Amino acid sequence: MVNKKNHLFYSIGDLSKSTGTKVVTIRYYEKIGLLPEPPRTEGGYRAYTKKHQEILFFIIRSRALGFSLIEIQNLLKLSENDILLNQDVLTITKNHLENIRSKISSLQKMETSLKNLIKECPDGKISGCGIIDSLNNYSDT
Amino acid sequence: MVNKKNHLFYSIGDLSKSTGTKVVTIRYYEKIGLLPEPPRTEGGYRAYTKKHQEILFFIIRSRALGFSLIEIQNLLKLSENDILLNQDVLTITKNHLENIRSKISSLQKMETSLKNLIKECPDGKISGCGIIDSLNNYSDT
DNA sequence: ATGCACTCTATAGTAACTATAGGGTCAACA
DNA sequence: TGTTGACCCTATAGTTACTATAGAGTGCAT
Repeated sequence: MVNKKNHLFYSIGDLSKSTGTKVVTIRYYEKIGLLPEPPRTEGGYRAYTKKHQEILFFIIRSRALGFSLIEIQNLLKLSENDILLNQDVLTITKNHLENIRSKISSLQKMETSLKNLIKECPDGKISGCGIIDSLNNYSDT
Repeated sequence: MVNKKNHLFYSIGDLSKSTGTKVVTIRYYEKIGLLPEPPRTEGGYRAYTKKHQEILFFIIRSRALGFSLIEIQNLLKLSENDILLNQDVLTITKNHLENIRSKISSLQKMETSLKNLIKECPDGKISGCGIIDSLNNYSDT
């Protein structure tokens, strides 16, 4: 894809392939203001630059670390303002780490409970599986 | 709350307080078919019975174990049909446990990465924090 | 000139709720 | 008896991070 000034551009499909992000998702990121609006061709097609690709990669890596899109938006702002605000980046990251740790711990509690429920209801058995009962927790006397 | 036949009923507010579930959430569970529609008073108020309360407790305990509302719907159906279908309950529960385990493991990977990013960017420092850079992953040569 | 892959916008659907608007009900108190 | 205030009703839209669909236009090759 090449524009009037003979610069190299990416179509949205190109960007999609090179980053592994779906076309609709790229448009969605633009819509919510995460990815800057690219220039358009005469026909109205989006014409992305290398810079857009870099930002998209940033988004992808941050998502892989579990950051929310709003957190990523903040990180992107900070990365523009640079140097002085690194303290904020650190804060965001630390908060995020705390969230992840508390998610892990509540999932681990679930894991333990489920393991115990299953243990009391071995594979071969057909009746007497306690899962439903222990969810019901009937004091049905 | 008392109806024509002098039976005891719960208003939605009573049920809300006794189960710790928000009023809107109770109505939502009814709307999606999780909680059966209760009879109504003359004025159109919902009049819940003990049975409704038990089902709601079942839902709450299942949610605490991380089951989705659709899974809970299935569990409720099975608990009606009783005995022969316990095998299905076991299957649902085992699948769910597997999902939880894979969530835990991906969160743990995130945790490790974040910990490392933070370690390279100690508290007192203002510049040179690598979090943004490593997300950018610039080969900016 | 026509076919095909690609792109465009706009809208609705997903999960599990929460929030809001605009109204009706009911028991008690003056 | 009137009215206040707490409670209840329905319907609709918003939340997160997308995905799916409809209906239409673009661009390149044959």
